[in-house]
Amino acid sequence: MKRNSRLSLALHTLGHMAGQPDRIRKSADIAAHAGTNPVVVRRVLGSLRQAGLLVSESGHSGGWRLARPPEEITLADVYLALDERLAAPDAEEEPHDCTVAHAFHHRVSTVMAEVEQSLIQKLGKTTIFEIRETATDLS
Amino acid sequence: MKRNSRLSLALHTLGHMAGQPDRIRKSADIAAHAGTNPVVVRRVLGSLRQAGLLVSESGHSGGWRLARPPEEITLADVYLALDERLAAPDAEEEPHDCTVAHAFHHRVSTVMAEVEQSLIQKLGKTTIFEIRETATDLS
DNA sequence: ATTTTCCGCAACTCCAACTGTTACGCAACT
DNA sequence: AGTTGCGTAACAGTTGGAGTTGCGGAAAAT
Repeated sequence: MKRNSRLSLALHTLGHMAGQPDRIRKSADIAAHAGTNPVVVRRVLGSLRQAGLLVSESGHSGGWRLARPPEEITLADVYLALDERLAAPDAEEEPHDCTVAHAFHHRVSTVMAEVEQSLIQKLGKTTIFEIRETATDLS
Repeated sequence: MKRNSRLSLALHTLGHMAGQPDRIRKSADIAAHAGTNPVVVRRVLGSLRQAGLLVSESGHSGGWRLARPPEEITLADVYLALDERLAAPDAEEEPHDCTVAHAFHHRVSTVMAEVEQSLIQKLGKTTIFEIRETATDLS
């Protein structure tokens, strides 16, 4: 894995779940299929659970499954569930910066915010169910 | 400095240069004003020179200055000069990935490419000269 | 009730990318 | 020749993420 690995892992897993929504999957199985570690899977899917996209259960026949039908989960939901943002949310404006730096920073932040809204809107138009239909696999 | 430091440093420097285009500035002075190191300044401004935005000269009265009038340098020029991209340019499609992963990856890459074009277009509408006018400093 | 199986979470290591720093070579002006 | 400043390579320090291990808790099977 390299970058955007969290998003890749999340989408990959949700894609398979969209194909068989009733099947309950274990972290270990998901990790094996994705070529990573069960703990990493729990971390990423934990964010999706926190956002209400997934449900996890402990115990003997526990595991992960979709919290709602795949037709109602968009790529934007996944993107927002993980906290990956294009622009840093301007944690602190350093007050000692000169006016020039402030002006540029403000302008760039504004543009980035607009672009991010555009991104979210675009991602919101596609559900994991639709994407899943694009793939012609049989697993 | 934190993240987006290259872009911040570049814009900050160009902003001041837009105010006094004829003044030649040394790496050391720029670094002192930005709170960083001269070598870092040379690295970042070196990218801008490679893109044709700046000119640098060696020797006793050497330094950095704009390669063309600030009215003709847009934020998009600076963004493109540094190689910061929103989406990785799909270096290699790992062929062992399953079809589901491919479908998602392709979809997300398409959306990201669209959004990046939108970003570049937005940035291209503002010049460093205009932004400079917004700032009301006097240095 | 005990065992098994799974998730939840914390702590640690490993690794890549970036910034900062030092050092040396080259170019240009005095 | 000496001074000044850029160009670049090499290295240290820092940061963030992925991977790993270990332990505790919950739920089903026995």
